[in-house]
Amino acid sequence: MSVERRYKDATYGQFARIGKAVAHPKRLEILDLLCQGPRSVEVLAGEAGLGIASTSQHLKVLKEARLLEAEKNGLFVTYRLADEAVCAFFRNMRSLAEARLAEVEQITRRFLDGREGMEPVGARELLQRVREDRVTVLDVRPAEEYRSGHIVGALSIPLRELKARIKEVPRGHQIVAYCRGPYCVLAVQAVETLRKAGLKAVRLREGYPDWRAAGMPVEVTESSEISRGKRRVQR
Amino acid sequence: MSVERRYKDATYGQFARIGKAVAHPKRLEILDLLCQGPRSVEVLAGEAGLGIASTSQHLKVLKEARLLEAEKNGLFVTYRLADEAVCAFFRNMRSLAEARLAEVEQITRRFLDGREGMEPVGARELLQRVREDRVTVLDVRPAEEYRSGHIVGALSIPLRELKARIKEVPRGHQIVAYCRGPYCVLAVQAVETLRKAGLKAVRLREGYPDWRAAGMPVEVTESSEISRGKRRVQR
DNA sequence: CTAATATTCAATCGATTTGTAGAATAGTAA
DNA sequence: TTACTATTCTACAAATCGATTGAATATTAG
Repeated sequence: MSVERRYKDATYGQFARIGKAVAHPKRLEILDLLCQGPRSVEVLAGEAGLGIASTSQHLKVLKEARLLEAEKNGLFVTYRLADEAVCAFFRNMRSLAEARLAEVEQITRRFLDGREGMEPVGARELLQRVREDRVTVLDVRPAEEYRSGHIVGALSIPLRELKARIKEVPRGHQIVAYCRGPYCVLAVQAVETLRKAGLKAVRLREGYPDWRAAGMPVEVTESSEISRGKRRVQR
Repeated sequence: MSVERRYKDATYGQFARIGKAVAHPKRLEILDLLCQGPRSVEVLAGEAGLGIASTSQHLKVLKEARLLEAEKNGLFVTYRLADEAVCAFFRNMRSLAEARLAEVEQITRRFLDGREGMEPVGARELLQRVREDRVTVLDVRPAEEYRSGHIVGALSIPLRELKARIKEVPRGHQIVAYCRGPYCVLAVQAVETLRKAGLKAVRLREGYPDWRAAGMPVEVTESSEISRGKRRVQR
């Protein structure tokens, strides 16, 4: 085996470390969750519907591929994406799957079957309405994810609190709910809940990472209180 | 298991089809080769150092993930990338590996050890020199790849013919040799050969797909004769 | 110091992936 | 029609992957 062949095998072997890391559905779900912000093992396990040990193993694989970093805080280990490029890569991979695998749309259509009027609005359209101050933007992800970053001016009411806090939703404008991305179900469920309460609501197709990657205005809330108060606007 | 959980599992399962397809080093090498243009099984096997049966199996996996398309021509089956987005995805994955895995650079440094002055020039620098008509651009990939697309104005002499055809290389300007990409060894070897023949030569860091993706001028030669004749310039 | 909690590790088992060898299939030349 | 060529398929063995279970480790509260 020549030096050149050995070099190529070694190089592609390195590239394959990335491929192997993203070859399991649960690791992809974990990456999607971490695109929203850092989380602990326990929370990731709960969100992904996995056992703690299994989640820990998947996190280990992603960490060994240098896609994640871990930080210990007392009992808890917080995992975060090692680089924004990891989220960009995940989104690229998702786009490729959307474009190439007809099953992706079929699965989504089957899921939305029976849920009337779930046609989403696009990010550009939402941005226009936001600028005209004609919508209420509602972030229905868990509060931690809102804190890590959200659409500028968005109100935060996590889905699991929406029924209880429905009175907090302004009634003057149409509500646009958003969550983690095109395949997240939180916004779908939020729209159903809002409509049941008599509010005019639709959902945003994109999630927060897509909005941010498109260079649209975002903000980060550092306070533990969820509010509309603007602390720092990011580009 | 809820409807939502089932929907998520199904969706990430689809995304993972892409991940699984790119989880093996040889499939990545095959993708890299196909970024240069369509090839037959036999040629891909030869280039990747694989058996025919093994190559066929890997191609089958990539085809099942809808990343490749196949076309039969008599005895030969020609495989091609299903979409330019597949090449973009491969390049994105390679960039992520470069950024995140220190081993990538280490392996390259080790390979280049002992080969003096292999510092490559960048695409922008080359474009500047091309515009000033101060270089000879030499494509040292196999002729089929040159035909599928090459840097505008590039001369084609496949590496394996370079020694025999060294007289054809113009001596007036510095020569910049290029091949498939940053981890391809053809340009490295070409520069060594050219320098041995007394010519001033360096290599381009990027490969043809990178050059094209950056929107730099390319052309396609449809004739079976390798020449500088411009047939159709692509954007 | 002990108990509780969060997380990781190791062993096990079943499932999946991969390379090889030989057979099978499809197309073409003689 | 037969022989040759390119490619795919199948069976098999070996390697790898993934979920589970229970043990081990680290940290903190009491």
